[in-house]
Amino acid sequence: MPKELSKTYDPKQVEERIYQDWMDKGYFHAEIDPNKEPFTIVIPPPNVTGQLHMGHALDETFQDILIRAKRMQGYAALWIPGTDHAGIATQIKVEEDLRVNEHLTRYDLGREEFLKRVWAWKEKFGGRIISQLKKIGCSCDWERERFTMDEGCSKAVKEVFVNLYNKGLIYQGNRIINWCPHCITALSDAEVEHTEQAGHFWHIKYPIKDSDGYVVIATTRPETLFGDTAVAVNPEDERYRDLIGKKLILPLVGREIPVIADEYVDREFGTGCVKITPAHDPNDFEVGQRHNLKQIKVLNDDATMNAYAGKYEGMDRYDCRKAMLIDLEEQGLLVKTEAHTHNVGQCYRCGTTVEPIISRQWFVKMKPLAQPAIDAVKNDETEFVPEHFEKVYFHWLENIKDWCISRQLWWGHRIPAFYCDDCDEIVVTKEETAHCPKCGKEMRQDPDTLDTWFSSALWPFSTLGWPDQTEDLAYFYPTSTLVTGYDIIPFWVMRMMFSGLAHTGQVPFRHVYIHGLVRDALGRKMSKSLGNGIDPLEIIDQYGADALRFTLATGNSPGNDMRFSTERVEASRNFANKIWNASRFVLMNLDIDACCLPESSKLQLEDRWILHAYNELIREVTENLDKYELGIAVSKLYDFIWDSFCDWYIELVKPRFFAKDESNQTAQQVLTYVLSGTLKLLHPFMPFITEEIWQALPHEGESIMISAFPVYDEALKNPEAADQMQMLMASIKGIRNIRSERNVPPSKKCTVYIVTAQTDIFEKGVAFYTKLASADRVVIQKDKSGIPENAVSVVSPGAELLLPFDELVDKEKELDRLGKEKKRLEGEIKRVEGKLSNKGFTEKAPAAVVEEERQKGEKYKALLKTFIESIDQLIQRMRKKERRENPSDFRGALSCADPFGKQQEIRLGTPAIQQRCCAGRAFKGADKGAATVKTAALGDILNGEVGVG
RNA sequence: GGGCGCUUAGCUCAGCUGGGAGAGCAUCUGCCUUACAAGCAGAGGGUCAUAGGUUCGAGCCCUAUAGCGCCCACCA
Repeated sequence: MPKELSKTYDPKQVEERIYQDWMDKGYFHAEIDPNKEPFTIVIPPPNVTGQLHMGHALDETFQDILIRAKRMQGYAALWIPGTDHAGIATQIKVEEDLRVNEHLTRYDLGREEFLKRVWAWKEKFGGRIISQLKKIGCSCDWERERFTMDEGCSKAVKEVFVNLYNKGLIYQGNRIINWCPHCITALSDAEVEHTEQAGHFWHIKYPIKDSDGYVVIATTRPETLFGDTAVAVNPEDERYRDLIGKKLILPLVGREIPVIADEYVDREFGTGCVKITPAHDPNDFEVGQRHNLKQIKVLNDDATMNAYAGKYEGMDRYDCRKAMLIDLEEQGLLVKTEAHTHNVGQCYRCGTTVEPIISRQWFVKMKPLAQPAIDAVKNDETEFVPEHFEKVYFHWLENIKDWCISRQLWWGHRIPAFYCDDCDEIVVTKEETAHCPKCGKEMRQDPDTLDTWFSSALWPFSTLGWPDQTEDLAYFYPTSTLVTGYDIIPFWVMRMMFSGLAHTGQVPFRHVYIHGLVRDALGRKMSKSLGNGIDPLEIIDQYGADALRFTLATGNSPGNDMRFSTERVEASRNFANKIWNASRFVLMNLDIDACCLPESSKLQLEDRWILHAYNELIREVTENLDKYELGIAVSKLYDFIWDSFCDWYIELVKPRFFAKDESNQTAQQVLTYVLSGTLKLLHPFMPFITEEIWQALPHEGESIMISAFPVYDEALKNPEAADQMQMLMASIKGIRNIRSERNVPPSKKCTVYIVTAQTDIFEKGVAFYTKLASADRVVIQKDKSGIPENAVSVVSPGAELLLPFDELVDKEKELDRLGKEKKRLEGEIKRVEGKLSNKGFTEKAPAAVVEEERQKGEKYKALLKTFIESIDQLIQRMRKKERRENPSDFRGALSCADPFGKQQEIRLGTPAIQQRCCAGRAFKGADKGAATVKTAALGDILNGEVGVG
């Protein structure tokens, strides 16, 4: 690659080529290496339903950052990629596709044909997702790419199912489950989302048999009335005590149902009478069990009414509701309709309101599995980052109910259970087919499939070869870190935990790094229905993958949501460009071909400073990566590169480059060393641009991505150089500040006089003032002799800098400025002294903190002294000058300069001075504009804004 | 009804175990200074939601309050 780089960084010319090169060289592939420690991440497999969104990009970026850093740090870093078959989600998509394009349903095609279509879909979209991951720069081991329904994963699923079944931890049961009438399947509790909805409370009369009386029940789902098999009251409820045991006539149906007593009924709520529908409500189900009630299911699978609804049979549940309410009203049985907001469960995939329905399904018995998963986190075998998400995790596991795992879907792992139609036998086996142990007849496999999350739960070990005891499994498992969003802790994290513990005896991962969601610029969740989603691929296309990754990693702390806006990506793109140009500068001036440090005697102050700062950067980046504080790590890099390296170091060494002497060589070496090392530190975050530049710099090795991550080096530590540079930089900033305040253009050069006791330090910075502070001459001395009187003073740590640009100095303003600065300093000193004189502070605060305050105090006092001197001198000069101009007016004023301490009358020369001294409150008791003033002593001269003193 | 999180500059957000408030964007001023105008230099702008408390010292710890957001929950 040529040393001449283009003026702006163009990711399009770089990314694809570099990624291909990494692939060709096989850098992504991880091997078992007994000399290395393993570091493993399994990707949260994206669904094959569509394409990657910004949430994936965030998740994937974090994983790639961790993996790349660990790889460079010498670990056997393995990142296993893959995709998820996503049972419901994918089936819905394909059915939708079928409906829109071919006007067919899956039933028209039949199971086998339909599954062929889904596999074709999987090939298409699964492939697309993989190529998208590559665009982001993900360094996954593609040789190990997996799919949740591939052979190995399927084997693991069967193994687990059979094991748990044999242990009695998987069972089939008739229970109330969540039914989605649109997807026509059962759902687990986690797959139901609850939203508050405005509904109604219908109060309906249930006549008492052989009586004129009736009870009123209140319900939100009147259509379930057809399945009522009792009405329950609280046994303690005086109002209904006499009714217990009596019969009621079920309206519209005429069936008799008993009044029963059950603790479950809340006397205060509603009417105190509850209709019991054991087949359509989980509580009623339990009441029904206690009282041996019949379970009458009134809904079909698609939520239309069945024969139990009588004349309403075949109607949709909501149409039925309307119709029957009209009928009840006509019969005078509808007492009132009350507005009522309540939580309604909806299918997490299609949004349809789910029905609690009694159904025969497969369940995992959770309690025995949950406990080890709770213990493992309590014992820190697995740690959450940030820690507080452990609470969410515990809450789920501690309140867990049995997991409904069967789905009435076609797309998914077929349940490995077989039935004999003749003998009622059930066989659960890993085999493809089974024969009845009683009659020998070929058995019929359960038509249902498993919850998608059943296979996801095994992902950390099924991808490593389990149930076979492979070498990979032994080496790479347990995995190191799981990176995922907080929204899937209950779906996935928890289930992997108990599965890992149950089947491998080990936790599946050591750390769970939880991140938040990516929202749009307005803070809304990105969603298709809102149309506010931003396609990561479009962003990459426009700004580059590095800019996207940098944006996602920046300004983000673990567990918190982030807002995404293109303005932020632009800032990242600009940063990439900044690095590009800094490197371009380095390369343009480079005539060395190795990247090593010169011997330390050749290092100049700025070299030692930047090396010290770089060394600190290594420490900070490493520490923050270890803590998963990626946002902090990346901002440290940003600050170092933009501020320390570009704005200071490069500018500082420019004079040396132009000088073409030996120090030029040294500067090149340091520049190359620091840039090259910084690129390595940045590589996990911005892999492409760092590789491109690193290749152009003198380097050893094939690629930055397999180079060694920089390590903190005690030898580079140099706080002394850092302090000295701080002093020089502060003085440069001081000069710039003054010049800018006065609108002195950079083209207007001037001499800089530096008055300092530490001349040796400031000597080292002579060239800096020329380059960075528009000086044309620098004079360093210990006192102020020979410095033009009309100089502006800049007081800075360790020195006073004087800039004589006479005609530009407004002395009044100058006095004003110095006065303000002085006042501020005095405030500081007062604060520090207050603190130091407080015994509570000096006795209780740590010694280091007290010492720090003491030093600050000293520093401020030294600065104040300089200020007072320079203010004094300025005033002297002004008096002299005015005296020269108006000798007669100034006689009196002059006299105040000498015998301070005695009361005397002072005549205040010109009107200008009168204004200043009186109106400006220089003298106590002076009237505004007075020509003379009596003063007692120096102490009477106030430290006002004018600051005579 | 429980639980969790958030509230810091105009906007988006950092702020690690308590030791004098930061960045990016936006605004204003001056600069095309031979890496970069996607840039350089400088400036303004905050009672750290409110009220108490602990402490020598609180953006940070404790308590309460308010607003926003999220999660969980069978009140028919």
